[in-house]
Amino acid sequence: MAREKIKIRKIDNATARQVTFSKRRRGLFKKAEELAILCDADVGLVIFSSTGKLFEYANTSMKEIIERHSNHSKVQRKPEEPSLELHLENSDCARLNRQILETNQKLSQLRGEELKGLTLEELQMLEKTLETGLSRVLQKKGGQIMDEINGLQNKGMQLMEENARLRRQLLEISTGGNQAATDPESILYEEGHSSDSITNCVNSITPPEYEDSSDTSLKLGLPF
Amino acid sequence: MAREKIKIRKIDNATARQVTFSKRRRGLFKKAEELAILCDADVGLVIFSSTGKLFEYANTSMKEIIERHSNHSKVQRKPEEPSLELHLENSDCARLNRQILETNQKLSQLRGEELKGLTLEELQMLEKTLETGLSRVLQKKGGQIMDEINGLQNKGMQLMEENARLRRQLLEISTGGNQAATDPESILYEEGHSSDSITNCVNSITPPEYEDSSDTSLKLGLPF
DNA sequence: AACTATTTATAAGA
DNA sequence: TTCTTATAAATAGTT
Repeated sequence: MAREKIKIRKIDNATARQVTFSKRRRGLFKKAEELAILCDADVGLVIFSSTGKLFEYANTSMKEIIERHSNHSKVQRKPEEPSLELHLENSDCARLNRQILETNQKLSQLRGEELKGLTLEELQMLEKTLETGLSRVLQKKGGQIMDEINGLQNKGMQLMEENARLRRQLLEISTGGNQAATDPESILYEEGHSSDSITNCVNSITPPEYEDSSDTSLKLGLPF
Repeated sequence: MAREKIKIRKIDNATARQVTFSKRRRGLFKKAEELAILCDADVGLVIFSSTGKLFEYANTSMKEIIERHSNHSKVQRKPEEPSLELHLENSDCARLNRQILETNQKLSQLRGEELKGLTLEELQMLEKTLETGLSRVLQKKGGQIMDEINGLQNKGMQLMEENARLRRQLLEISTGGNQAATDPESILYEEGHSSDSITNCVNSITPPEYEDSSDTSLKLGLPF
């Protein structure tokens, strides 16, 4: 009801879903209260978020509403006692167990298992879900790889700069101080002037401040 | 919220109150359902009109909502007794709850949601799982489509045979008995001799013994 | 029930 | 999370 019309189906994005939940929950509570006041009705509203958190509204008391509701239900059904069996079936644990079975089945099906009883339409939906998921995962992975590459490039740039600075220092020392090329190591440094020497430098000499991220960088060698 | 703004207080006029009750009750139910669907929440709504009539909505079942609510209330009312808290943490329900959260996270990730904290390797595994699942689903779907096609072909063959048999019978009758082509229907049958007439036969005349599978066969027309 | 002028709720963006 | 704002939706009063 705003900016853009939306279809009433589960919101994919978890953050957006949470935001919408907050907003609409408030709206629903407000409407419930208005109905109760305007029309002199008794209203009880219970909401469990997808994370299991409880929200409730009742113009009188929830206990009263529920009791009154129970009475109504009993009247409409049978004056017997189906409460024992039903209690077992609807207890928290039973509900959770059912939910787990259900969810695990969904997981299995997404993994391509237990597809026996499915209709073509259900398989079609499964396929779409998998394609969507795969595309999102690939997109995310692509982003991360770009981050890694950018990070490595930055690292390379910094090392090149450091390298150049060090070479300038050495040059100053060797020209301004003792004779140049008396120390074998300094010769090696001076000769390592071509561009590909920087690659060697990255692999062999890594400053401590970059070490923490180097292990993830190495993973770029994996087959993507 | 229309024509004129109203103050939220009991509507004096009984008729107007009844009308508003009907309108707003529907609105409230609609909003409740939208919240449940959009945000994957469990919602229970109970309304008693001022005349005592009961109206209710629950996306699952009212019984389940109420039981869950009762359990929640119990939990929140007694933050005493450390044994209780420990019991809750280690209880079956808590374990099941953890399991559900875990499994739901896996489900979300397979759907391509909540990928923020994942490493490249985890994304890699996710991708492989999705590809495997997708390939299995596609294979299964392919198999089912082949089954449908084979079934239709068999059906067509049987109908063709039946068709041929009937035509032979008609021929025998028309040649052995009365004059041929006196009955308009027999002419029609005789003329319907070309191969594509069989297609029409499949679509229009379906023997009872094939009726149970005909609805699934029709789904082959869907976009795959 | 249907019709609308208005109010209200809210989706998306900041 | 909260605020803003353009737009969708709900609805009060009327017919």
